[in-house]
Amino acid sequence: MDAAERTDLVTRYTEEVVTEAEIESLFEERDDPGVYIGYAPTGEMHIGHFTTIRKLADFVEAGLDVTVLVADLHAHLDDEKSPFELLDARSAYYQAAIEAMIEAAGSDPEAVSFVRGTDYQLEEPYTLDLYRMLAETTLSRARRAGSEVVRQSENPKVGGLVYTLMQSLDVAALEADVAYGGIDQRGIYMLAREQLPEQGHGKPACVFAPLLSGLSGGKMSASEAGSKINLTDDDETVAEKIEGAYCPAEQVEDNGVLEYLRFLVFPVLAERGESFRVDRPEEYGGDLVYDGYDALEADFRSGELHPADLKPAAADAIAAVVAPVRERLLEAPELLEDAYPGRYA
RNA sequence: CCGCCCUUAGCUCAGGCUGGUAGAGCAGUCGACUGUAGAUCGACUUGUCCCCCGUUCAAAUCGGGGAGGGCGGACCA
Repeated sequence: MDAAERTDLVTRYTEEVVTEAEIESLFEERDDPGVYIGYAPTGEMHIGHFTTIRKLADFVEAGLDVTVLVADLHAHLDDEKSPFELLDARSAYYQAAIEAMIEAAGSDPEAVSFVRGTDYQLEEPYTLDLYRMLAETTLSRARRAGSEVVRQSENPKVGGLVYTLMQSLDVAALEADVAYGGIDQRGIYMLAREQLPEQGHGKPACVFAPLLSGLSGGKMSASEAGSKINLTDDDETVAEKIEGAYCPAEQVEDNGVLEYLRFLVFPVLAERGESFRVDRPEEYGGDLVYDGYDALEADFRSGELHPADLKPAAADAIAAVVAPVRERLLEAPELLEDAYPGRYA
Protein backbone atom coordinates (compact mmCIF):
# COMPACT_ATOMS: atom_id res chain seq x y z
CA MET A 1 0.00 0.00 0.00
CA ASP A 2 1.42 3.38 -0.91
CA ALA A 3 1.02 6.59 1.03
CA ALA A 4 -1.96 7.72 -1.02
CA GLU A 5 -3.86 4.47 -0.48
CA ARG A 6 -3.12 4.52 3.23
CA THR A 7 -4.33 8.10 3.40
CA ASP A 8 -7.56 7.18 1.64
CA LEU A 9 -8.16 4.43 4.16
CA VAL A 10 -7.53 6.76 7.08
CA THR A 11 -9.73 9.55 5.80
CA ARG A 12 -12.77 7.61 4.54
CA TYR A 13 -16.09 7.85 6.39
CA THR A 14 -14.90 10.95 8.23
CA GLU A 15 -16.43 14.33 8.93
CA GLU A 16 -13.21 16.33 8.67
CA VAL A 17 -9.48 15.79 8.34
CA VAL A 18 -6.89 18.37 9.46
CA THR A 19 -5.10 18.14 7.18
CA GLU A 20 -5.08 15.47 4.55
CA ALA A 21 -1.69 16.68 3.32
CA GLU A 22 -0.24 16.22 6.79
CA ILE A 23 -1.55 12.67 6.98
CA GLU A 24 -0.10 11.80 3.63
CA SER A 25 3.30 13.22 4.42
CA LEU A 26 3.29 11.23 7.67
CA PHE A 27 2.99 8.07 5.61
CA GLU A 28 5.68 9.23 3.27
CA GLU A 29 8.09 9.84 6.11
CA ARG A 30 7.27 6.95 8.40
CA ASP A 31 6.15 3.34 8.40
CA ASP A 32 3.93 3.33 11.43
CA PRO A 33 2.80 6.71 12.68
CA GLY A 34 0.64 6.69 15.80
CA VAL A 35 -3.04 7.53 16.16
CA TYR A 36 -4.94 7.74 19.40
CA ILE A 37 -8.54 8.06 20.52
CA GLY A 38 -9.69 8.59 24.07
CA TYR A 39 -12.92 7.53 25.74
CA ALA A 40 -13.91 8.75 29.17
CA PRO A 41 -15.58 5.78 30.90
CA THR A 42 -18.83 7.42 31.92
CA GLY A 43 -22.24 6.15 30.77
CA GLU A 44 -22.90 2.91 28.97
CA MET A 45 -21.46 2.66 25.49
CA HIS A 46 -23.81 2.75 22.52
CA ILE A 47 -23.96 2.62 18.76
CA GLY A 48 -22.42 6.07 18.44
CA HIS A 49 -19.24 4.78 20.07
CA PHE A 50 -19.40 1.79 17.79
CA THR A 51 -19.19 3.90 14.65
CA THR A 52 -16.06 5.69 15.87
CA ILE A 53 -14.53 2.39 16.96
CA ARG A 54 -15.38 0.69 13.68
CA LYS A 55 -12.97 3.10 12.04
CA LEU A 56 -10.11 1.79 14.15
CA ALA A 57 -10.18 -1.18 11.76
CA ASP A 58 -9.25 1.23 8.96
CA PHE A 59 -6.37 2.61 11.01
CA VAL A 60 -5.03 -0.87 11.76
CA GLU A 61 -5.32 -1.83 8.11
CA ALA A 62 -3.51 1.33 7.08
CA GLY A 63 -0.64 0.29 9.31
CA LEU A 64 -1.01 2.91 11.99
CA ASP A 65 0.04 2.29 15.55
CA VAL A 66 -3.34 2.55 17.27
CA THR A 67 -3.74 3.50 20.93
CA VAL A 68 -7.03 3.65 22.81
CA LEU A 69 -6.95 5.76 25.94
CA VAL A 70 -9.44 4.82 28.63
CA ALA A 71 -9.51 8.26 30.20
CA ASP A 72 -10.56 7.38 33.73
CA LEU A 73 -9.59 10.69 35.33
CA HIS A 74 -11.46 12.55 32.63
CA ALA A 75 -14.61 10.61 33.49
CA HIS A 76 -14.50 12.12 36.96
CA LEU A 77 -13.23 15.55 35.99
CA ASP A 78 -16.19 16.12 33.70
CA ASP A 79 -18.74 17.13 36.32
CA GLU A 80 -18.13 13.87 38.21
CA LYS A 81 -20.00 11.89 35.58
CA SER A 82 -18.39 8.78 37.02
CA PRO A 83 -17.97 8.57 40.80
CA PHE A 84 -14.36 8.21 41.85
CA GLU A 85 -14.95 4.73 43.31
CA LEU A 86 -16.37 3.40 40.05
CA LEU A 87 -13.53 4.47 37.76
CA ASP A 88 -11.80 1.09 37.80
CA ALA A 89 -14.95 -0.90 37.13
CA ARG A 90 -16.06 1.38 34.34
CA SER A 91 -12.61 1.36 32.77
CA ALA A 92 -12.65 -2.43 32.73
CA TYR A 93 -16.09 -2.44 31.14
CA TYR A 94 -15.09 0.14 28.52
CA GLN A 95 -11.99 -1.76 27.51
CA ALA A 96 -13.90 -5.04 27.18
CA ALA A 97 -16.69 -3.38 25.20
CA ILE A 98 -14.22 -1.62 22.92
CA GLU A 99 -12.35 -4.85 22.28
CA ALA A 100 -15.60 -6.56 21.41
CA MET A 101 -16.52 -3.78 18.99
CA ILE A 102 -13.12 -3.89 17.29
CA GLU A 103 -13.56 -7.60 16.80
CA ALA A 104 -17.14 -7.17 15.56
CA ALA A 105 -15.79 -4.67 13.05
CA GLY A 106 -13.60 -7.39 11.62
CA SER A 107 -10.32 -6.28 13.13
CA ASP A 108 -8.04 -7.65 15.82
CA PRO A 109 -8.20 -6.19 19.34
CA GLU A 110 -4.63 -7.39 19.87
CA ALA A 111 -3.51 -4.90 17.25
CA VAL A 112 -4.62 -2.02 19.48
CA SER A 113 -2.83 -0.82 22.62
CA PHE A 114 -4.93 0.17 25.61
CA VAL A 115 -3.73 2.77 28.08
CA ARG A 116 -5.47 4.08 31.15
CA GLY A 117 -5.24 7.76 32.04
CA THR A 118 -3.99 7.19 35.56
CA ASP A 119 -1.13 5.11 34.12
CA TYR A 120 0.72 8.28 33.18
CA GLN A 121 -1.27 11.36 34.13
CA LEU A 122 -0.18 11.40 37.76
CA GLU A 123 3.53 11.97 37.35
CA GLU A 124 6.21 13.83 35.45
CA PRO A 125 6.68 14.83 32.78
CA TYR A 126 2.90 14.93 32.26
CA THR A 127 2.11 16.89 35.40
CA LEU A 128 4.79 19.46 34.77
CA ASP A 129 3.55 20.02 31.25
CA LEU A 130 0.01 20.33 32.55
CA TYR A 131 0.95 23.03 35.05
CA ARG A 132 2.69 24.94 32.31
CA MET A 133 -0.36 24.74 30.15
CA LEU A 134 -2.62 25.80 33.03
CA ALA A 135 -0.46 28.85 33.45
CA GLU A 136 -0.57 29.73 29.78
CA THR A 137 -4.18 29.19 28.88
CA THR A 138 -6.91 31.72 29.54
CA LEU A 139 -10.19 30.67 31.11
CA SER A 140 -12.15 31.68 28.03
CA ARG A 141 -9.85 29.77 25.71
CA ALA A 142 -10.16 26.59 27.74
CA ARG A 143 -13.91 27.03 28.04
CA ARG A 144 -14.28 27.50 24.30
CA ALA A 145 -12.11 24.50 23.45
CA GLY A 146 -14.14 22.17 25.61
CA SER A 147 -17.61 23.60 25.11
CA GLU A 148 -18.81 20.71 22.92
CA VAL A 149 -17.29 18.01 25.07
CA VAL A 150 -17.43 18.95 28.71
CA ARG A 151 -20.84 19.06 30.35
CA GLN A 152 -22.04 22.63 30.45
CA SER A 153 -23.82 23.78 33.57
CA GLU A 154 -24.79 26.85 35.45
CA ASN A 155 -22.05 26.21 37.99
CA PRO A 156 -19.14 24.70 36.08
CA LYS A 157 -16.31 23.12 38.03
CA VAL A 158 -12.65 23.86 37.50
CA GLY A 159 -12.24 20.19 36.61
CA GLY A 160 -13.96 20.74 33.29
CA LEU A 161 -11.31 23.22 32.28
CA VAL A 162 -8.43 21.02 33.42
CA TYR A 163 -10.07 18.20 31.47
CA THR A 164 -9.64 20.13 28.26
CA LEU A 165 -5.97 20.89 28.80
CA MET A 166 -5.24 17.33 29.86
CA GLN A 167 -6.79 15.97 26.70
CA SER A 168 -4.64 18.28 24.61
CA LEU A 169 -1.62 17.02 26.46
CA ASP A 170 -2.64 13.38 26.04
CA VAL A 171 -1.87 13.64 22.34
CA ALA A 172 1.76 14.40 23.11
CA ALA A 173 2.03 12.04 26.06
CA LEU A 174 0.81 9.11 24.00
CA GLU A 175 3.15 10.12 21.18
CA ALA A 176 0.28 10.28 18.71
CA ASP A 177 0.89 11.87 15.34
CA VAL A 178 -2.82 11.80 14.67
CA ALA A 179 -5.58 12.65 17.11
CA TYR A 180 -8.85 10.90 16.32
CA GLY A 181 -12.32 11.49 17.76
CA GLY A 182 -15.83 12.68 17.03
CA ILE A 183 -16.21 16.11 15.48
CA ASP A 184 -17.27 17.39 18.90
CA GLN A 185 -13.62 17.02 19.92
CA ARG A 186 -12.51 19.54 17.33
CA GLY A 187 -12.11 22.45 19.73
CA ILE A 188 -9.83 20.51 22.04
CA TYR A 189 -7.54 19.26 19.29
CA MET A 190 -7.34 22.66 17.67
CA LEU A 191 -6.08 23.90 21.03
CA ALA A 192 -3.59 21.03 20.99
CA ARG A 193 -2.33 22.03 17.54
CA GLU A 194 -1.88 25.55 18.79
CA GLN A 195 -0.43 24.87 22.21
CA LEU A 196 1.68 21.72 21.97
CA PRO A 197 4.32 23.14 19.61
CA GLU A 198 4.84 26.00 22.06
CA GLN A 199 5.82 23.48 24.68
CA GLY A 200 8.18 21.61 22.43
CA HIS A 201 5.83 18.88 21.25
CA GLY A 202 4.70 17.98 17.75
CA LYS A 203 1.65 19.42 16.08
CA PRO A 204 -0.89 16.61 15.65
CA ALA A 205 -2.93 15.99 12.54
CA CYS A 206 -6.60 15.34 13.28
CA VAL A 207 -9.26 12.98 11.99
CA PHE A 208 -12.84 13.59 13.04
CA ALA A 209 -15.70 11.14 12.83
CA PRO A 210 -19.24 12.39 12.23
CA LEU A 211 -21.65 12.49 15.14
CA LEU A 212 -24.70 10.49 14.19
CA SER A 213 -28.20 11.86 14.47
CA GLY A 214 -30.46 10.45 17.14
CA LEU A 215 -33.27 8.12 16.18
CA SER A 216 -35.86 10.58 17.40
CA GLY A 217 -34.48 13.36 15.23
CA GLY A 218 -31.89 15.93 16.25
CA LYS A 219 -28.81 14.95 18.17
CA MET A 220 -28.35 11.63 19.83
CA SER A 221 -29.12 12.08 23.49
CA ALA A 222 -27.77 10.00 26.32
CA SER A 223 -30.83 10.71 28.42
CA GLU A 224 -33.32 9.71 25.74
CA ALA A 225 -33.48 5.92 25.61
CA GLY A 226 -35.25 5.77 22.27
CA SER A 227 -32.77 8.02 20.53
CA LYS A 228 -29.99 5.45 20.32
CA ILE A 229 -29.21 1.76 20.09
CA ASN A 230 -27.41 0.38 23.12
CA LEU A 231 -24.83 -2.36 22.92
CA THR A 232 -26.98 -4.48 25.21
CA ASP A 233 -30.15 -4.11 23.12
CA ASP A 234 -31.43 -7.44 21.85
CA ASP A 235 -32.78 -7.92 18.32
CA GLU A 236 -36.33 -7.16 19.36
CA THR A 237 -35.37 -3.93 21.12
CA VAL A 238 -33.34 -2.82 18.12
CA ALA A 239 -36.34 -3.52 15.89
CA GLU A 240 -38.64 -1.47 18.14
CA LYS A 241 -36.27 1.48 18.23
CA ILE A 242 -35.71 1.51 14.48
CA GLU A 243 -39.42 1.13 13.87
CA GLY A 244 -40.03 4.21 15.99
CA ALA A 245 -37.21 6.21 14.43
CA TYR A 246 -37.61 9.57 12.75
CA CYS A 247 -37.13 8.74 9.08
CA PRO A 248 -38.86 11.02 6.58
CA ALA A 249 -39.18 9.61 3.07
CA GLU A 250 -36.68 10.99 0.56
CA GLN A 251 -34.86 12.98 3.25
CA VAL A 252 -31.24 12.15 3.97
CA GLU A 253 -30.43 14.97 6.37
CA ASP A 254 -30.96 14.32 10.06
CA ASN A 255 -31.86 10.72 9.28
CA GLY A 256 -30.33 8.45 11.89
CA VAL A 257 -31.36 5.24 10.17
CA LEU A 258 -29.46 6.13 7.00
CA GLU A 259 -26.47 7.33 8.98
CA TYR A 260 -26.23 4.08 10.91
CA LEU A 261 -26.25 2.21 7.62
CA ARG A 262 -23.67 4.47 6.05
CA PHE A 263 -21.12 4.65 8.82
CA LEU A 264 -21.56 1.33 10.57
CA VAL A 265 -23.47 -1.31 8.66
CA PHE A 266 -22.12 -0.90 5.15
CA PRO A 267 -18.46 -0.66 6.22
CA VAL A 268 -18.88 -3.87 8.25
CA LEU A 269 -20.71 -5.64 5.40
CA ALA A 270 -17.98 -4.56 2.98
CA GLU A 271 -15.37 -6.04 5.30
CA ARG A 272 -17.22 -9.35 5.16
CA GLY A 273 -18.04 -9.12 1.48
CA GLU A 274 -21.79 -9.22 2.15
CA SER A 275 -24.71 -7.32 0.62
CA PHE A 276 -27.60 -5.47 2.20
CA ARG A 277 -30.98 -7.00 1.42
CA VAL A 278 -34.38 -5.37 1.61
CA ASP A 279 -37.46 -7.57 1.62
CA ARG A 280 -40.23 -5.69 -0.13
CA PRO A 281 -43.75 -6.78 -1.02
CA GLU A 282 -44.38 -7.35 -4.74
CA GLU A 283 -46.99 -4.62 -4.48
CA TYR A 284 -44.19 -2.08 -4.03
CA GLY A 285 -41.72 -3.57 -6.47
CA GLY A 286 -40.24 -6.65 -4.81
CA ASP A 287 -36.93 -7.27 -3.02
CA LEU A 288 -33.83 -5.12 -3.36
CA VAL A 289 -30.12 -5.78 -2.90
CA TYR A 290 -27.44 -3.14 -2.26
CA ASP A 291 -23.68 -3.60 -2.37
CA GLY A 292 -22.88 -0.09 -1.28
CA TYR A 293 -24.44 2.80 0.59
CA ASP A 294 -24.49 5.25 -2.33
CA ALA A 295 -26.95 3.21 -4.37
CA LEU A 296 -29.23 2.85 -1.37
CA GLU A 297 -29.15 6.57 -0.66
CA ALA A 298 -29.94 7.35 -4.29
CA ASP A 299 -33.00 5.08 -4.18
CA PHE A 300 -34.10 6.58 -0.87
CA ARG A 301 -33.75 10.11 -2.15
CA SER A 302 -35.76 9.40 -5.27
CA GLY A 303 -38.54 7.75 -3.30
CA GLU A 304 -37.90 4.36 -4.87
CA LEU A 305 -36.97 2.98 -1.45
CA HIS A 306 -39.65 3.67 1.15
CA PRO A 307 -38.85 4.00 4.88
CA ALA A 308 -41.40 1.34 5.77
CA ASP A 309 -39.46 -1.18 3.68
CA LEU A 310 -36.05 0.07 4.72
CA LYS A 311 -36.64 0.04 8.46
CA PRO A 312 -37.06 -3.70 9.04
CA ALA A 313 -34.04 -4.44 6.86
CA ALA A 314 -31.97 -1.82 8.65
CA ALA A 315 -33.08 -3.17 12.03
CA ASP A 316 -31.99 -6.69 11.11
CA ALA A 317 -28.62 -5.51 9.85
CA ILE A 318 -27.94 -3.26 12.85
CA ALA A 319 -29.00 -5.98 15.27
CA ALA A 320 -26.66 -8.41 13.52
CA VAL A 321 -23.72 -6.03 13.88
CA VAL A 322 -24.45 -5.34 17.54
CA ALA A 323 -25.25 -8.94 18.53
CA PRO A 324 -21.69 -10.25 18.96
CA VAL A 325 -20.84 -7.29 21.19
CA ARG A 326 -23.94 -7.82 23.31
CA GLU A 327 -23.15 -11.51 23.66
CA ARG A 328 -19.61 -10.79 24.77
CA LEU A 329 -20.87 -8.38 27.42
CA LEU A 330 -23.50 -10.81 28.68
CA GLU A 331 -20.89 -13.56 28.96
CA ALA A 332 -19.23 -11.48 31.67
CA PRO A 333 -22.20 -9.87 33.45
CA GLU A 334 -20.01 -8.67 36.33
CA LEU A 335 -18.52 -6.04 34.01
CA LEU A 336 -21.81 -4.16 33.75
CA GLU A 337 -22.89 -5.00 37.29
CA ASP A 338 -19.72 -3.53 38.77
CA ALA A 339 -19.65 -0.53 36.46
CA TYR A 340 -23.31 0.43 36.92
CA PRO A 341 -24.42 -1.06 40.23
CA GLY A 342 -27.56 1.06 40.30
CA ARG A 343 -28.88 -0.42 37.08
CA TYR A 344 -27.58 -3.96 36.95
CA ALA A 345 -26.71 -5.19 40.42
C1' C B 1 -15.33 31.91 60.35
C1' C B 2 -19.90 35.07 59.36
C1' G B 3 -24.26 36.50 56.45
C1' C B 4 -27.88 35.86 52.58
C1' C B 5 -30.44 32.85 48.80
C1' C B 6 -32.04 28.08 46.71
C1' U B 7 -34.05 22.69 47.12
C1' U B 8 -41.67 20.86 44.45
C1' A B 9 -43.12 15.49 38.30
C1' G B 10 -37.86 12.67 33.99
C1' C B 11 -36.46 18.37 32.79
C1' U B 12 -37.50 23.86 33.52
C1' C B 13 -40.25 26.00 37.09
C1' A B 14 -45.14 28.22 39.45
C1' G B 15 -47.62 27.81 44.26
C1' G B 16 -45.57 29.48 49.88
C1' C B 17 -46.72 36.05 52.34
C1' U B 18 -52.75 34.60 54.00
C1' G B 19 -52.22 26.31 56.38
C1' G B 20 -57.56 22.95 53.90
C1' U B 21 -56.76 16.17 49.13
C1' A B 22 -50.16 19.69 44.68
C1' G B 23 -50.00 22.68 39.31
C1' A B 24 -48.10 24.46 34.16
C1' G B 25 -44.89 23.89 29.98
C1' C B 26 -41.75 20.37 27.89
C1' A B 27 -40.81 15.13 27.86
C1' G B 28 -43.28 10.31 28.01
C1' U B 29 -47.43 6.62 26.92
C1' C B 30 -51.78 5.43 23.95
C1' G B 31 -55.17 6.31 19.95
C1' A B 32 -56.57 9.08 14.87
C1' C B 33 -54.20 10.51 10.26
C1' U B 34 -50.20 9.14 7.05
C1' G B 35 -47.57 2.47 3.43
C1' U B 36 -42.46 4.18 8.58
C1' A B 37 -41.32 7.83 11.92
C1' G B 38 -42.18 13.04 12.46
C1' A B 39 -45.77 17.15 12.23
C1' U B 40 -51.01 17.85 13.57
C1' C B 41 -55.22 16.69 16.38
C1' G B 42 -57.58 13.64 20.76
C1' A B 43 -56.85 11.18 25.47
C1' C B 44 -53.80 9.65 29.53
C1' U B 45 -49.81 8.96 33.16
C1' U B 46 -46.16 10.98 36.43
C1' G B 47 -44.64 13.15 43.06
C1' U B 48 -40.38 11.03 49.81
C1' C B 49 -43.03 19.09 47.79
C1' C B 50 -34.54 17.64 50.48
C1' C B 51 -34.53 15.27 55.77
C1' C B 52 -35.90 15.38 61.13
C1' C B 53 -38.54 17.60 65.14
C1' G B 54 -42.33 20.97 66.60
C1' U B 55 -47.10 24.17 66.32
C1' U B 56 -52.09 22.91 64.50
C1' C B 57 -58.23 19.45 63.78
C1' A B 58 -55.04 20.01 59.35
C1' A B 59 -48.16 21.72 57.07
C1' A B 60 -45.20 22.04 50.34
C1' U B 61 -46.85 26.51 53.09
C1' C B 62 -45.65 28.48 59.92
C1' G B 63 -41.30 27.69 63.85
C1' G B 64 -36.59 25.15 65.17
C1' G B 65 -32.60 21.96 63.76
C1' G B 66 -29.90 19.47 59.84
C1' A B 67 -28.11 18.14 54.73
C1' G B 68 -26.86 19.51 49.78
C1' G B 69 -26.03 23.54 46.31
C1' G B 70 -25.16 28.73 45.17
C1' C B 71 -23.63 33.87 46.26
C1' G B 72 -21.21 37.46 49.13
C1' G B 73 -18.19 39.20 53.17
C1' A B 74 -14.30 38.67 56.50
C1' C B 75 -9.35 36.88 57.28
C1' C B 76 -4.69 38.10 54.23
C1' A B 77 0.96 40.34 60.01
